[in-house]
Amino acid sequence: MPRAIAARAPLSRDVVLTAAVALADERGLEGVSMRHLADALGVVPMALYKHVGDKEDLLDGMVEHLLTGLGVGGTTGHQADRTADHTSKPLPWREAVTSTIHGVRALHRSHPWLRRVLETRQLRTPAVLAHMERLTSAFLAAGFTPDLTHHVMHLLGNRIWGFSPELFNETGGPPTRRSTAPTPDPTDYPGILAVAADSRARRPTATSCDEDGE
Amino acid sequence: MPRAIAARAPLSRDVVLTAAVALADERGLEGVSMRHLADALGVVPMALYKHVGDKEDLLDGMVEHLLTGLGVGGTTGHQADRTADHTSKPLPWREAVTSTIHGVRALHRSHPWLRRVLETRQLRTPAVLAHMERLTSAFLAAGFTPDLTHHVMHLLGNRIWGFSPELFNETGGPPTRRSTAPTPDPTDYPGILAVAADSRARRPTATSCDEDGE
DNA sequence: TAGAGTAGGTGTACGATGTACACCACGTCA
DNA sequence: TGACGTGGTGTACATCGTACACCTACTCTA
Repeated sequence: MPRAIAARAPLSRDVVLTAAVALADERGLEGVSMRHLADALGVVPMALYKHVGDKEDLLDGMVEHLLTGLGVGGTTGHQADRTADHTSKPLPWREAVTSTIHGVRALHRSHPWLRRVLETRQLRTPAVLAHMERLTSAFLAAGFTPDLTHHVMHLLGNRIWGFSPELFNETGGPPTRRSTAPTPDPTDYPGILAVAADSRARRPTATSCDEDGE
Repeated sequence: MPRAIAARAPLSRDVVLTAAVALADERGLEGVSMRHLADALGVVPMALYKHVGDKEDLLDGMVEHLLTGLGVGGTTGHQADRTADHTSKPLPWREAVTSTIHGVRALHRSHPWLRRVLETRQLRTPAVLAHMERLTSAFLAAGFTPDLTHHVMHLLGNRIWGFSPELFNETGGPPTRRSTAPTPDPTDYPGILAVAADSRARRPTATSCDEDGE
């Protein structure tokens, strides 16, 4: 029986990613090897490479997958307030920020491995940038200066991701890694750009913010 | 020639750790495999296991190594102020804190890989605890309540390590990993204990601090 | 001075991992 | 009818961490 007639789901990047997330959820991050993932999908390991580039890309994809879900569905269901200032709430930006933040927190709760993955990533995928953009623009809209926003993002780093990666780092370098995922368009993230530009402008000195203003 | 008379340095945990740090510095963290490290030391891979337990222990050791150096030498040279309040400086604790913090920052600058290692570690080795103790006790000495100190530690997480690990997490469980490193004594870290106890006492609810007080 | 014990280094071997490469089955379109 | 692209297969390899058995020197004691 050569492979049996094989009525198996067609397999796609999304299917792979979903399976990977599920696998990570139940067996932990170490359980996610190409081989394990492969035979969780009833497939030979190399088949995955038609959909994910390499393992790094797989990990990127998993984060992307989760974050994307957050963006559209969200925990509480409402997008960050591009829906504008139609209401009389005194602090709409505050609400937007906390809602977004609670979203990631929820993710961390249901996917404990997420943290470790985020930590090891040079996150610049669309969903990641969208997440940052959501927050950044909320601050800017609230009238914060780019510089202040930058600082706030750092201070809140902890809350933003559940920990604090080095946001806005300059090493955007050439994409050495091959990836089957789509590449992001800079113009989609005006808030981030504004802050980044501002920060780049005033930085002959320090590596990051330098003093602490507790 | 059976091994040549072999006039090689005797090899010890410290030697191994130093070599590992050096190797990480010049070839990056991925360059640090037992095999590479071994022949950087002119030795067969298995020889290392007489000094480090396993690779996790090696990594732990590297952090320990660096942090220990920080404790005694420090960047600016002065220990956190157990030297008490003999001076009239208005904010001795503040100085102690920033000095300690600048210490780690310097470490990160010269050992970029340190961050990634710290992130993956359940750090409970003596030097790590000493570092936290130094800060915690500085805050407590300044009159902060344990609870407030806990919050401050979280908020400063970013600055404390260069990023924010989950401090004080409860999962201290049994030492499943074998290690040749010495085990820490709880009574050496009164400040940490105070904060931890206080926090444990008031926590039927959340997983961590829950609200943000920007 | 003989003998035991131990610390430190060697050698071989195994299972797991990521992935390169060549191949094949199919559907679609010229 | 044939070319071709898409998706899955199979084999193979280098690298990794490390278990296990061994050997060699040294030191300590009888």
